[in-house]
Amino acid sequence: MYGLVDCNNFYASCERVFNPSLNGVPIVVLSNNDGCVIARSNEAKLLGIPMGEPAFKMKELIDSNQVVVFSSNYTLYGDMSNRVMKTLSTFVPSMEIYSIDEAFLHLNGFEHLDLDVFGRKIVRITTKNTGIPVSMGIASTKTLAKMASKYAKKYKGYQGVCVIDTEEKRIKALQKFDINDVWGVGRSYAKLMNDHGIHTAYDLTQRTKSWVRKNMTVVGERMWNELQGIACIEMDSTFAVKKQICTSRSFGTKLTEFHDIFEAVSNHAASCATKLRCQKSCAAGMLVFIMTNPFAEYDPQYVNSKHLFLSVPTNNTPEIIQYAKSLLQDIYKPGYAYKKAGVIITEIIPNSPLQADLFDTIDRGKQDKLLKVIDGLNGGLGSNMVRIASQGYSKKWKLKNEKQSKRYTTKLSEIIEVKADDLDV
DNA sequence: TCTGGGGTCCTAGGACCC
DNA sequence: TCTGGGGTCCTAGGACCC
Repeated sequence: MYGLVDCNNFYASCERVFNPSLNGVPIVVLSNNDGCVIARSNEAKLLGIPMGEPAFKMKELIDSNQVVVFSSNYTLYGDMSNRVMKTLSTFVPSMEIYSIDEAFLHLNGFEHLDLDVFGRKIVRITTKNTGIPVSMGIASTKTLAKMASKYAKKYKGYQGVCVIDTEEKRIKALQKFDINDVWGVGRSYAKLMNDHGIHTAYDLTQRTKSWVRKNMTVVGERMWNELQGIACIEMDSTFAVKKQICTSRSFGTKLTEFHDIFEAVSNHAASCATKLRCQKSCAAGMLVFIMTNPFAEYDPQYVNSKHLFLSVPTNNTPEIIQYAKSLLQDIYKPGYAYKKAGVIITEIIPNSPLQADLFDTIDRGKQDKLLKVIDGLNGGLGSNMVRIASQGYSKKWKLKNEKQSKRYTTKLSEIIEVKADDLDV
């Protein structure tokens, strides 16, 4: 059996933990740059504020209902996530952290327990220990567990836990479940389902396996099996090394000058390099992209990217910034109002053993020592305390986050970052 | 006129997730 | 005025191998 534990309205709940006066008050959390609504408290959902909606379109609704608005605070959410996961890990020998606010628990070996009771204990203690309300779905496959967790959230009577452990319950759950809410059904499959008169999860299970295979490939076939109670999606508790690493941001304002955009790209490249070192990897290929604002219909549009294979794979910050600079130089064209830039590491390999270059001019041993010291300093004092000059301090590219809450869980670095700004002067 | 069989690897594009 | 960011997996088709 699989259990899926899912935090309720996670980002909104994180904000509430440190500001209990917000209980019962509608809250929304905005994406980077204060762009779109990415989390809503139940009260905000009831007001009809949709997920993913641009904030400016919701302004009237937000103002007239005194909705409290937050810019996203990922440092805080990441930290709260760690607390939740740590608590969950005390209940089972094996779990898989599926996203910032969800984890699958492996329940094999717990058959002797009343899973309903066990689930409620997990929900109760996790909420008590962290302040974050959670729900749990339990079933014989991951897809059914996801479904169960939605029921647990939707109906108060479940007390936070829904268990699908009999054929009767499975069929009933499938029949009442909108096909659009099934794990793995996105926009395009939703249309396909609609076109074929499939409205519930049950309807899909009534199609033949070959129909599903033909119209939805092997992905759909797995989904079909999972809904029937045949597990196809295994637990994966191993730490997964990323196959692709990307850092990109929209700018707070439009930028036209090369050096302003390069400052942003430098920071994105540095962040990619740090992420590479964190997972003990090197970049063997990378890509830089820039784009104008696609929503500004009447502005001239320009989107471009360029890819590069590295002769010696590296995770060295200055080196990666240099490559990024030359790529940016190749694609930058003056005269456009740029809105977004990003760096993507496309080919990732382990940092050891590494194929060296006979004619390499860089003393990599020495560089590695330097980077270790920099990572150590930044880890203790706050990220980017020590930085490459081209990363700059102009902050012209910095995004809007006018309504960010405090860094309640990571105060030390906050204090030191203030000092860093003083030093900058 | 007639032109094999069995593979691997890579990429772009499309689908999905949170 | 204002529209996020970071990932994974699958498939078809092309290039190549023997």
